[in-house]
Amino acid sequence: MRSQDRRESIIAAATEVFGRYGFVGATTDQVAQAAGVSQPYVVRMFGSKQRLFLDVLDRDVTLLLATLREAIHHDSEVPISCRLELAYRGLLADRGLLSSLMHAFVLGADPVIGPVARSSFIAVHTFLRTEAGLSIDEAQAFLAAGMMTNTMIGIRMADEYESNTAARELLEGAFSDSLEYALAANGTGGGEA
Amino acid sequence: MRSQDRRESIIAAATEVFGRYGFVGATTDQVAQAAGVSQPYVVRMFGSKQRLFLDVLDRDVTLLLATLREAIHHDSEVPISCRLELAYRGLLADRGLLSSLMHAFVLGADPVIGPVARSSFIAVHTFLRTEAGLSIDEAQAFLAAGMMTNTMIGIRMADEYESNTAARELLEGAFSDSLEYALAANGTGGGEA
DNA sequence: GTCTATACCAAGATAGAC
DNA sequence: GTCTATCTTGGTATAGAC
Repeated sequence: MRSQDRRESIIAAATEVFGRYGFVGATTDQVAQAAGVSQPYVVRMFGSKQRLFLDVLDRDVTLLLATLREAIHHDSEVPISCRLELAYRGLLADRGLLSSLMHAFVLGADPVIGPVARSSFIAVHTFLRTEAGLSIDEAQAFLAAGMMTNTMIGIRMADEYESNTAARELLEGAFSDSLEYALAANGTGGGEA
Repeated sequence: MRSQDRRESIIAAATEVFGRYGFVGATTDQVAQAAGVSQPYVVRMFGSKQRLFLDVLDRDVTLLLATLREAIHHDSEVPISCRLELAYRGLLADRGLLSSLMHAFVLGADPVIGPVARSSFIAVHTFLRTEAGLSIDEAQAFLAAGMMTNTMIGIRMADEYESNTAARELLEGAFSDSLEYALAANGTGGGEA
């Protein structure tokens, strides 16, 4: 396989693994297995686990911004903020993307990852305020809803959907129309550690 | 020192350490040093790092609920949801509390921590809906704002407050009146790794 | 470009003294 | 109740063959 393709497939696998276990919790071996290569190969290709994580973050933010950008250009009757929220939830289809971001967002104390996490978050905010033209309050509301979405995914609230009424109410509130996405995002392959 | 006092002081220290580095990233030695005891002692007293984390979570949720409960009983002109938000932000004074919770919320895939994290979150939601009497939408809005708050703390957005206009706007949006709390929460002792 | 073998280290946990 | 010393494991990273 060409180096570039391999690289992308490893980053995709890493997105899922980091999304599940976090930067520290995930092992390069788990990533390797998910990508179908050997552990040393992963390290060799990216230099270190940390660099791999940074590459994953980069891919995730790029994809996030591209998705939101498409949503605002696609014209329709629906107000922009609704289109943005819908597009955001659509990202749940990319397994691990939002969870990986959330894991990064909580690592502000890390001297290397922290600054990158902050600038990523700021990039999204800047996009909302300039390109998307949202007001301060609209941007704030969008981001808050986004963090709530991320939390529901990261905490795997969908695991309690069947058994718990409160969980159901929470999920319905956070995902409204796009509930299926949320359930699917945690559903498959959710059994293992 | 009496066992019980020692126990509490270690849990308090652990709250800060876990809040900074997360469950996996934090070491029992960091906790020990923060508490001024030896590393083996920490492990011996709690059985394992995992149990210590669960104890930290328990303390944090208990304190969170107690704080919110007090806010709703303290009667005033101000609407309940405002009082709840204010009380929530007041928790920033307890270093690491909200961050530790956030770290737990992102570990849904962990077979032991995951279920506890979910039931903690659900407990807060249940409190809001029943004891505090919030509507579905009000509860949702409160929780979303809370997750946004937690994220701004976890990502240490305050580190960019001076240098970045967007960061300032984000912080002012998330904390409005209680901005000083947010800046203080990350400010002191924020230099080290 | 990809693997096997392995060095090396950090960190959780245990044993046992005081 | 608290410590020092240490065992043990797991996981990143390196060396080097194919």
